[in-house]
Amino acid sequence: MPLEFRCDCPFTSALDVLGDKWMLVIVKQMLVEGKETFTDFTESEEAIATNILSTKLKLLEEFGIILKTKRLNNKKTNLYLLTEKGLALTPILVELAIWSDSNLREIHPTIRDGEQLEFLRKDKAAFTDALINGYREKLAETPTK
Amino acid sequence: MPLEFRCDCPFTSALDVLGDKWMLVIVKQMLVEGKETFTDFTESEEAIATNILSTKLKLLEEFGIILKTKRLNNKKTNLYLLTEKGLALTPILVELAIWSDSNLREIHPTIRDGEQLEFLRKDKAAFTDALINGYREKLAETPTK
DNA sequence: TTTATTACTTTTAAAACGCAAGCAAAAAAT
DNA sequence: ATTTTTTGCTTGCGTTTTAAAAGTAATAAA
Repeated sequence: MPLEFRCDCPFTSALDVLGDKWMLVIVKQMLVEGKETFTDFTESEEAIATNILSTKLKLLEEFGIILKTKRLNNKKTNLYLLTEKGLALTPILVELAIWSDSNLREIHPTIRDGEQLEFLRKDKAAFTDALINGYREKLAETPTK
Repeated sequence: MPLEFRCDCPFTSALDVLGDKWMLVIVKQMLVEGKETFTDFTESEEAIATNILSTKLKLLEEFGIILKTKRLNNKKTNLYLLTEKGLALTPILVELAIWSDSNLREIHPTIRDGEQLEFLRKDKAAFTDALINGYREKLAETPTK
C-alpha cells in the first residue's frame, strides 16, 4: 500500500513518513544503541509490540531507510541496517535530543543525563559526526549477504 | 490527563511529545505560514479535523509550546502564539525539511521547491535565524491581553 | 525431536476522522 | 436599539483506522 502524502509541503511530507510514535525510535535504536535484529528491538526499554515492530520495519524498508539482510554464517536471523537515507536522519534525532534536554526536564525530571549529553551540549556537529562515523565503521565490519 | 513517558531516553521522550501526525505540523503552520487563529488552521492544505485541532492545541498549550490569548479589541477570536519553547523547535523542523528535500523527492515528486528551499540549502543557520527572528518581530507587533 | 527465534495473524482496545449540534461574541440588517 | 446572521470555536456521536496483546506458524539450531 503506497503512502498518501497530505500535501506538497516538505515539512509535512517528512512527517507523513516519520511522524508517528515508532519510526524514529527504531532508527535511534539502530544508530545510538546498535540494535540490529528483531529480538534486539523487542528487548528495548521502549517495549514495542512485535506486530507493530514487524509493520514498521517493513515500512522503513519500503522507504529505503533501512535494509534487511543476513549475516554470512546465519540463515535464520535477519539483520536490519541503516542505509544512507537512514543515516541522513541523524541531524533530526540530534535536534530532538537537544530540545528534550533543554525543554522537557521540568515535566520529565528522570530524563537521562550523562557523558553523551555533555558531549552533545558541547559540540553538536562533532556528536552528529561521531554517531554517523561510528555506524559506518560498524557497517564496514559487518559482512552480509 | 498527564502524559506517560515511555522511558528516560531524551530522543524517545521528545517523540512522546512530538511524535505524531499533527503536533509539529501545527507548529510549522504557526512559524512558517503565520497562522494564529483556529480558523487559520482549519483552512490549511493539510486539512486537520476541528476536533483533533482542538485537542492538539490544548496539548501544545499544556506542554508550554504555545500560549492561548486574545487581541486587545476582540473578545471572540483566540490567538495561538509560539512560546520560546515552541520557537526552540525550529531546528527540528529545519532538519526535517532538509531530509525531505534530499530524500523524499523520488517517492513524492510534487514536493514543493522554490526560493525558501534554495535559501535553506544555501545557508541552514541563516534560514533558521530568519524564521525565528521573523516570528519574534511579529510577536512584538501583536499586542495581546 | 525438542527448543528458541522470527514473523505473521487474530482479537481487542484506543485514537483519528467526518459530521453536525451547540454556544457565545461580533457584525449586519431592520 | 433590537433582532438576525455570521463567525469562532467546542463538544458529542458513529465510523474507520491504528495500536496493543496474545496466540500461531515456520524455520533453524541444539
